[in-house]
Formats: sequence, C-alpha cells, structure tokens
Amino acid sequence: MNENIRTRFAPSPTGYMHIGNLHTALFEWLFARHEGGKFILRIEDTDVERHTPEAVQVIYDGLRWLGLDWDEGPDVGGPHGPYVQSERVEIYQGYLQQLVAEGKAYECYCTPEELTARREAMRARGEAPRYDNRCRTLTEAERAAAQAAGQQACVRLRMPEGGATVVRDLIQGEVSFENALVGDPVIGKTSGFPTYHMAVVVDDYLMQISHVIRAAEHLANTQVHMQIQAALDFPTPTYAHLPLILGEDRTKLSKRHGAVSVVEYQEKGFLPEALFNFLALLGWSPGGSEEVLSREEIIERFTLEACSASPAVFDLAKAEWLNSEYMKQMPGEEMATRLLPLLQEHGLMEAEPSPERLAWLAQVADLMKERAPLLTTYAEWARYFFTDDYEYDEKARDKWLTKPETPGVLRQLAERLETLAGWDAESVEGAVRGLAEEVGVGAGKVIHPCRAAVTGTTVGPSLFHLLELLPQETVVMRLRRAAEAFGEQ
RNA sequence: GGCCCCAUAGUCUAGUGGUUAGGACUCCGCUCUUUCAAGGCGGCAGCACGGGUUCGAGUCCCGUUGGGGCUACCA
Repeated sequence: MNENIRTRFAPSPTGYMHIGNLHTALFEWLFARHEGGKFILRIEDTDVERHTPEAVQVIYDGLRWLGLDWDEGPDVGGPHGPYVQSERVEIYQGYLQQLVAEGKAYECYCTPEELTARREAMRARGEAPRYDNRCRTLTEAERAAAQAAGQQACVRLRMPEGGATVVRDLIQGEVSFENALVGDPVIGKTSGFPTYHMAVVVDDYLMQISHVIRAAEHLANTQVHMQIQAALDFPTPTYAHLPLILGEDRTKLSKRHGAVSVVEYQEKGFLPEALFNFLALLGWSPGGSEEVLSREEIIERFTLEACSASPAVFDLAKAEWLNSEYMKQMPGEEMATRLLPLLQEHGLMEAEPSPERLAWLAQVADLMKERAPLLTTYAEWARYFFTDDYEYDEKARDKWLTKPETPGVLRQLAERLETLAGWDAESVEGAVRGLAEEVGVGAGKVIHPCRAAVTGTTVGPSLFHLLELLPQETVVMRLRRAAEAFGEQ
C-alpha cells in the first residue's frame, strides 16, 4: 500500500469517450490499484468552446461501465479540488502572473492571424514553422504602446535558448529534445484561460500526481511541461507514455475506423469485463501464456515495466473472441441479467418478467452461451426462443424444408409430440428417435427437419434440450406450420 | 520539411547474446456429434533491409526503409 502513488485520468469533455482514452484510463487505474495508490479524475475543459456539461456525464458513464472507480474527482470531491479546470482559472492566473513578474514568461501581442501568416511564410521558405519569439524582446516602451493601443496579450514561456530537455520515461526510456528547436509556447491564452500545457503542469503538481501516465502522443509535449515545471520550481513527476492504439490501417484510431466510442462497444454487445481484459492486453503483457484473466489477476500482475512502447492495432476479432470466452464462463442467471435489457428492447421479453420467466431465461442463456460472440448476436441467434415470428434461413430451406419427404415427417412428429405425456429432453428424444426407427430412417432425418422447422436454422444447441425449453404446443404448432408451408412442393 | 518514437506471422504478444523463435486471435484442415456458429486435434504463417560488434545476434551499435506521434491561444 502506498498512498503517495497518485495517478490521474484527465479527459476533456468532448461529448463521447474514445476507446483509446478508456485504454489510457484503464492503465492509470491499474497502476494505482496495483500499487495501492489513488486514482484521480480531472476534467480538462480549458477550451471553452468544446465544453459541454452533459459531456462530463459521458465520461463518468464510460469509466463506471468498465468498472474504473476514482478516489477523487468532480463528483466525489477530495482534498485537492476543484477537479474541473474551468473552476480553477484563478489558480492558473496566479502562477501565470508570477512567471511574468519573474521574467520567466512574457506577454505576447501577436494576433492569431499574424502568427498563421508567419507560419505559412516560414513553411513556404522551407523552414520549420515555429514562433519567432519576437515579443520576447519587446522594450518597455513597446509594451506600453501595445497596451495603450488596447492590444490583447497572451502569455508565453521563455524557453531556454540552448541545451536539451531529457524526459526519463518508464516506458519510452530516455528521450531528449533540443530546447532551441521550439518557439516560446503559449501558456496563457488571451481569454485568460491557461493552455493545456500550463493547466496540466499546475494541476499535476497541486494534486500531487506522482505518475503521469498518458498516451504517447504527449511525449513531445513533455519537453514544454518540464520547462514550465522548471520555471515554477515544481518537481518533475514520473512519466510513463503509453503506446497509441491504432486502427487496422495503422494510423491513430479515429472515427473513420468505425466504432471508436465506448458506447458503440456497449451497443455492439460487449461485456465490460471482456473489454477490460482485452484493453489491458493492448500494450501490456501479463507474462504467462494465459490471456483470459480476471480483473483481480490483472491488477495483481500489472506493472508499467511490462508495458510495450510500440503502438498496437485494435483487433476486433480478438476482442470478440475474448467476449465469447467471458460469456461461456458466465452462469446462466448472470447472462440472463445482461441479456434482458437487450431482449426487451427488441420486444422479445416483457417489461416485468416473473421469477419463473427469468429462471427460464437463465436456462435459455445457459444453453446458448457457448455459441455467440456478443450479446447482440446472441439475441439474434436465440430469437426463436422468444417468438414464433422468425425466418427460415436459406440453408434450412434448401437442405431440409423443401425436401419432398419433410412435410410428412414433420406431420408425424407433430402428432407424436402432441400426445407426449412428459415434456422434457429425455422424453422428446425418445419420441423423435422412436419415430425414426418406425419409419426406418436415421435419427438425423427427423432431427434436422425438426430443427429447421422449429428454429428456422440448421445450427444451434442440442435439439432435445432446446425443445424442452419451448412449450409443447408451440413446438407442435411450428412443426405443422412448416409442414403446411412446404407441403405443396 | 524539422524533432521524436516504434519495428518478432494478417493482428496482439513472449523473448533480454547460444531457443527446433513460445503463446493467443484470425484463417485452413481433420475429428466428435442430431447441426455448428460449440468441443477436441492438427496445420499455414514471423525476427523489415543493409552494415558492423562478437566465437555466436531476434536480442547490442550505426544506417536505410516503413509506420506513427508532435510541430495550435485543441487537449
């Protein structure tokens, strides 16, 4: 247990939770939990235009769905609040003023238009497009003039003119950046808001974040962050930059790759525990050959040292495989609980099912869980358990239903089953096999047409156990219905 | 363009100078069974390339190539 270990997840409220962000959050959470430290949630909304209040809820929902709880945050509070950056502007302004007063930062009067124009010009000349630091050397008179003219100013950090900034990163190793290569970065916006760089440094310090764990896209920014820390006389936290998650084309996972938002995975029918496991395996290796690991095992084994530095492609097929593994090992009652909302949505289950009905659903779930990769495919594949309204698929028709002898077989079977005294897998099997024997055909000649008629498909769980879970009269009706439908062919 | 990072099969990965380069997903066979979309068994497929260092390199160094990130008053 080490409460001094503190990590944070610092998303900006954009209205949706990117799966890559959730991956980052997971690793930050895992490290904190493994070390017995604290996991802090902080909302980075210094870009006013982007901020929407509902968007914060989306972040909560995503984290909770995956089971990532936070020890400090906007809703739960904590000793270092507030945990929303827009509520901390005075704090940043204090530090900004301090830096200007100390001469470590300065006000810059260049307008965005001028900056863009100059950047374009530099690019055209084949130069690296960066700020030319012209306001750094303004005289007092020039500053006074600019202020008198009512020109708006942003605040820029005075970068060291030489030397290099060395990031010691737990995952990426030692990375060095030349200071002379970057222009003085903006740390305070004209609006009075801090930039991301300023806010992140101040908050990580004030919130006593010990390990800054974030995506690798921030590695280069760390140079600026460390210079702000130096100017403010803040200690440098330990850094760990996580590999980026890529789409199939090996570029940063984005909307054009398809499902990228966490809710899309919920809607696809992923179990949160499966996605948790899958995400953990992206960029981290548990060591052994076992990959299906419980949340506890993952926490237990997680270390930053075992994290990879190379980017990882999100492999949906493997995610689905993992999901199916979780469904297989889940008890029927639990599966029923997960399935119920989905089935209700499709009108396949009533709004308030009785305990008996739920017990039945659990039996159906147990029977089917070995097959479907996702909750949604499951609901599709099990449709015939819930309604008589299903289609006969192509294979069922071609292979069995349209065979000339099938209607007769179905009628005879219907007759037998209708008068069957007990309705359980065993007696149904007896009736089916009995009929086959009498007619003098293999059991398959009865079983297959029966499955096709009653389920509309050629695949599925054990026929007798499946029939057992359907009402006797339903099965009889479906057999006759199919016999009728295909009788004239 | 500049800076930085990355590089084991299609994908996720183990490997830390001496291994028949291991596991997982996918795909493909075979098999069991009343079906497979399940189970069992098996198979295809990899150290990007070129130089070094070394008795010996997937492993260390340099370069090339490829990919990615950053280069905003977005985070």
